[in-house]
Amino acid sequence: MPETSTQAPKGSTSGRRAELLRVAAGLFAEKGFRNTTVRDIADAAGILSGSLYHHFDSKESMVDEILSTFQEQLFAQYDEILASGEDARAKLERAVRVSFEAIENHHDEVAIYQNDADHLGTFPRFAYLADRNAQSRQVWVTLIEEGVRTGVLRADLDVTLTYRFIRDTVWVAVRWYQPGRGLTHTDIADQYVRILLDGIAKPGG
Amino acid sequence: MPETSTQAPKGSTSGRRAELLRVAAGLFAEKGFRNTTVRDIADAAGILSGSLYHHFDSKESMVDEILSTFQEQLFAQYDEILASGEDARAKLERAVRVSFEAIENHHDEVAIYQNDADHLGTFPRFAYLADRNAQSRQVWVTLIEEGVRTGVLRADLDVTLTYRFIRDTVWVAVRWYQPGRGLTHTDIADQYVRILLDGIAKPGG
DNA sequence: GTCTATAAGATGATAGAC
DNA sequence: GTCTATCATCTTATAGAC
Repeated sequence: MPETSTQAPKGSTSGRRAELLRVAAGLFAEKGFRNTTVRDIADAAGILSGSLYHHFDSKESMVDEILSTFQEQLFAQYDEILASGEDARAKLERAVRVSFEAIENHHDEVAIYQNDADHLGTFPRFAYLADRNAQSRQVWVTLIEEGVRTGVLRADLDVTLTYRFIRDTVWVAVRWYQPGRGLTHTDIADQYVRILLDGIAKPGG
Repeated sequence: MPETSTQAPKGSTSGRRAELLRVAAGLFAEKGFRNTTVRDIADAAGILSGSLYHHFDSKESMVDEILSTFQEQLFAQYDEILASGEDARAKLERAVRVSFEAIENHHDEVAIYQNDADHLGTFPRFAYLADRNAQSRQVWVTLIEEGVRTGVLRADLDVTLTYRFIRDTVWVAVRWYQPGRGLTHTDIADQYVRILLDGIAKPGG
């Protein structure tokens, strides 16, 4: 069925719309949202800036659609891990791996979230970003507390600090990880999990 | 001795100039360099935007002076650690602590470096940022390799990945750490060093 | 050291032709 | 679906008065 309305609905797979969003995501990730102009996006897409407004209301609408779509997918995966019957250590490992997978498969979206979510979150339209942030914190804190309770994690951990340590350690990798170059995201996740759980010191060294 | 030239020299302690740089640093750290306008800075300082150009050539000159001054101080500390006679583990610990101290005492400068160095580094004027980055990498890699060689660190570590892990883990804290609120920077450094060296898993857990 | 006034260019967005 | 043309606003920076 062909699109009839001027602006395709949010979930649409309209090829052109999706392509424009990919182009915009690449630029937002590279230069930041505010430092990317609608002219940059139009240039990269091979059209003029005014033509973008046939597809989208505004620059904000573009980043909104990019981020909200990504977050839905990511949190569906977290929910699945929380609901699984594995032990806390296995769930923590899976949550770390899911995050590195996101860096592999949704690099631009993760980069945009890391760089611009704080600023965007101050506008009512992007209030869901703060909600998702709180939800993410809940996921990690729940897993860490469960790990301490069941004795797989050290009892003297500061839960909040450990949460921040894991969150930052995992997501900040988007700054240097380039899909297809060097180590795979699975290799990196393996080593990160190892350092996180066992540290870098030689036991008894 | 009073200032005679229109624009005070770089190292000057001229009160007004230093105050304007502090104001600018606060805004750059909060909103990013490109998203801070000279009007923002002038407003925060209680003057009009044109008046800023009596003190500084350009917005770039301001961030240049802020970053280069900070980097000189930071790397003097790294050099001192490298030159000390301690063992690798102690030197690594001290390097981590020096970094958290920088977050405590030079919060804005660290935040600006974390957020804007990549972008600024693409201009010839800021080539020194890339040099300093390479120098920093050298410091950490040297310490990690020494640690592996002397048997205080695990022999199976990927040195480059471990370097990135430590670098990111330490500096990203500037995103959430607020001097004077909650844990002190020393407390945080203690726990970070502990997690980094020994991990979060309960031994034999 | 700050102000008034303004230049020169970039920016997000719109209206209507093709 | 894209282009032409354009607006209103914001941005960095300058020149000269006070």
